[in-house]
Amino acid sequence: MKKNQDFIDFENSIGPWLGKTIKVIDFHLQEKFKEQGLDLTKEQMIVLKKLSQKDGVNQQDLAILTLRNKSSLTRLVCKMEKKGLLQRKTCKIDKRNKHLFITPLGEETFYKSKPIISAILATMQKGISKEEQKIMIRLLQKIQLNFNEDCTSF
Amino acid sequence: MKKNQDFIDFENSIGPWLGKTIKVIDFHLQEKFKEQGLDLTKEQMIVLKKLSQKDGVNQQDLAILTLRNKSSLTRLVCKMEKKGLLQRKTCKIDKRNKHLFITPLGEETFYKSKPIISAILATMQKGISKEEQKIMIRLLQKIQLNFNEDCTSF
DNA sequence: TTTAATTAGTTGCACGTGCAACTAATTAAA
DNA sequence: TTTAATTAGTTGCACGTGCAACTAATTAAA
Repeated sequence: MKKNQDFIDFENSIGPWLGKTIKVIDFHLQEKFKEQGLDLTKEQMIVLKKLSQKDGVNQQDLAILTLRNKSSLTRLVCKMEKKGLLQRKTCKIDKRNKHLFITPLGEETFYKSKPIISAILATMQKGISKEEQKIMIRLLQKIQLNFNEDCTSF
Repeated sequence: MKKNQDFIDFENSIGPWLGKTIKVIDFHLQEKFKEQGLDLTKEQMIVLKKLSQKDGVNQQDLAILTLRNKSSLTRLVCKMEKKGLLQRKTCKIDKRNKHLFITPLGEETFYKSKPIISAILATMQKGISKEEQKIMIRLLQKIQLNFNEDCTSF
């Protein structure tokens, strides 16, 4: 017979540990950006990274790429445009689309952020073997797949 | 000789995968809460969980427990108090402290959220062995330790 | 070809976040 | 015991988030 509170022990399962870990990492990342005088958030950095890989992408596609609601993306790139990190251009062929282009300032900012990211990753990986890193990534991918299977809408 | 772009390959390192995974999980959790008609956020759920373990904790301690800035916590518990999920009581001995107590509605809400959390965790863990889960948790703990060592302020 | 459906992006709303500067209460130091 | 330092919590500001309802543009269907 099962007791009422007999659910999965979520204190010691992966979920909460993932949440806590990401908080610690994000906190550190923001702290380092500030220390180095970089006026940049993690989210803005990720957008710059995507643009440096795929310059000219439109907002809809970038929203999907960054697992983000398109309304969130609108506001994020608005702020980045005001800061001069990127430029938005309405597509002449299909005026619904807005293409995003990284500016020289955006490129410079992204360039400056790289060593900080590298340092964070190095700190993270201290004492964790290449093999363990691979296992971890494989398991994280597995978790994502589990949810995608569970919900076709994603 | 190293090239300019010769930093750690952060596309395929743990960091971004952690970020993406947590996004997928959070999205799913919020979706399930909504589906079940539970007017509750992940953050509020975690506060209820902590209170059900340590009822009467003050805001400062709860902020530390939940890895959260105390100003964020103030606002979070304010909203929860308005919703009737908890009650704040100023400590009579030390009037600076505010102790938080879960209400019957809070308990009921937390109780309703449990099977949803369990289901999410079950989905997550599908196809991942107990052994792999242990490895994952150990590695996540290691990452957190790495950052705590790196920065005594945390 | 007019009409309906789809698509990209925006806005209002409510929520969650950290920092810095603040108040009020308490404790330690002169 | 008055004065200074510390501590718990709050508020303004700027940022990031998703949902629902919207506009404008484009494409598909009648």
